[in-house]
Amino acid sequence: MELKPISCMVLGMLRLGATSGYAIKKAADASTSRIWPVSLAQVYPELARLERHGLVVRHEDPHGARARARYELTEEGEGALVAWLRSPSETEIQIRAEGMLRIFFIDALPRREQVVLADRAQELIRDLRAHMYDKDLRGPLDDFDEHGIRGPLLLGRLNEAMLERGQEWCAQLEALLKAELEAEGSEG
Amino acid sequence: MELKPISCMVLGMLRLGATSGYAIKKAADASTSRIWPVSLAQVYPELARLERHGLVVRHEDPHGARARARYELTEEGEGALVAWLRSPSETEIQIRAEGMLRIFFIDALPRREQVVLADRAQELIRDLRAHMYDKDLRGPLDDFDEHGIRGPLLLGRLNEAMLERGQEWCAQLEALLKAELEAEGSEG
DNA sequence: GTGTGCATGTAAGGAGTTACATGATTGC
DNA sequence: GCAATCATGTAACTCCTTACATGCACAC
Repeated sequence: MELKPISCMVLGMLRLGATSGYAIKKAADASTSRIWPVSLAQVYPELARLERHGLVVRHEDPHGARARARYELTEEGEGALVAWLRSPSETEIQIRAEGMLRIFFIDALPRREQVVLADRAQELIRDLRAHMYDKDLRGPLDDFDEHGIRGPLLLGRLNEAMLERGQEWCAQLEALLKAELEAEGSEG
Repeated sequence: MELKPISCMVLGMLRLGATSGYAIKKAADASTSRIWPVSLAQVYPELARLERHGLVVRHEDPHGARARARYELTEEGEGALVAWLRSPSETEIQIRAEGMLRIFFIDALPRREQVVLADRAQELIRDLRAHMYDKDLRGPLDDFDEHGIRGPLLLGRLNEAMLERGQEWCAQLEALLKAELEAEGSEG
């Protein structure tokens, strides 16, 4: 069977301890959502597909009167996950950042408003930084460290490093634009 | 009319000197494609839509026997572009990075292969860095500097700063994993 | 003379999101 | 009691990409 990114997300999250579709979605929201967002409407059909192909097994696991399904990785499932990690990544890094796109077209604005754009860009990065691997939302993935799991932490640090630099850069741009604005003001 | 991101891309690129749909696509590929990719199948219908709403005017501009359309921003078009830049950005930064996602699940691999993942991540970032505002492909936007246009340069520098840090970080991770691998090897 | 690039569009398909539909449990 | 959360799914829709269709111009 063909493994799509959503398949790998599901397999990976199951391996890290999420058991239900709902839990997978929650764990993803709290960790990888800014790198690879997933929706429940993807998770449930994907779990069914993975089960049909024998990569996961489903156990009915009701909680009181509320129905619940618990999923487990099979050996084939674990193998498929590892095979994916070994395979060369065919897709490049893609970014969709309308706020950053505005920087590209910043010259259409007068200096005074350019400063605002720089500030907004910084805010966007700060926001992204804050939600990358949200400590308050980790939930079922809380005890990574205790199990020798460090992937999530590593990805978090990588993002942190890059975004910190980006934020610094935006702050510098804002300062520069402000300085230019004042220079213009004292001239005119 | 509602301005979608593709609308703003088209308006912005027209303002920066691209005149035909094809030229807009080329300019976007050479500059903003990694931040906001566009396809010709978006550009042509969007140009028609913008014309219907009076934000651009179309002039037939054949080149020999080959039909060609030249588009110009109207005052309303320029105004719409500026209004977009002034408006708060509703969409957050979104990233799709399968290669980075693998870092998250890196623990499923033995140490030896974790090193490969770190190397691949670095390569992905290097690749992204190389194609962010490709100097050889700029084409119609070549003479930005001479016209007091610096947006493209600023965005390029922001990306450069962030990605440089990311690449450094990946190199460090790779070195760390290699060191751990050797330590394990000498133990066993 | 032929391949690459310029140039403009349309149609079909896929991936992913939002909305819909339903109901139990738990904490305040 | 009531809101938020847990929990599972389906249906409709949207955005975007790939493929299709067509043909001139220019450089080698």
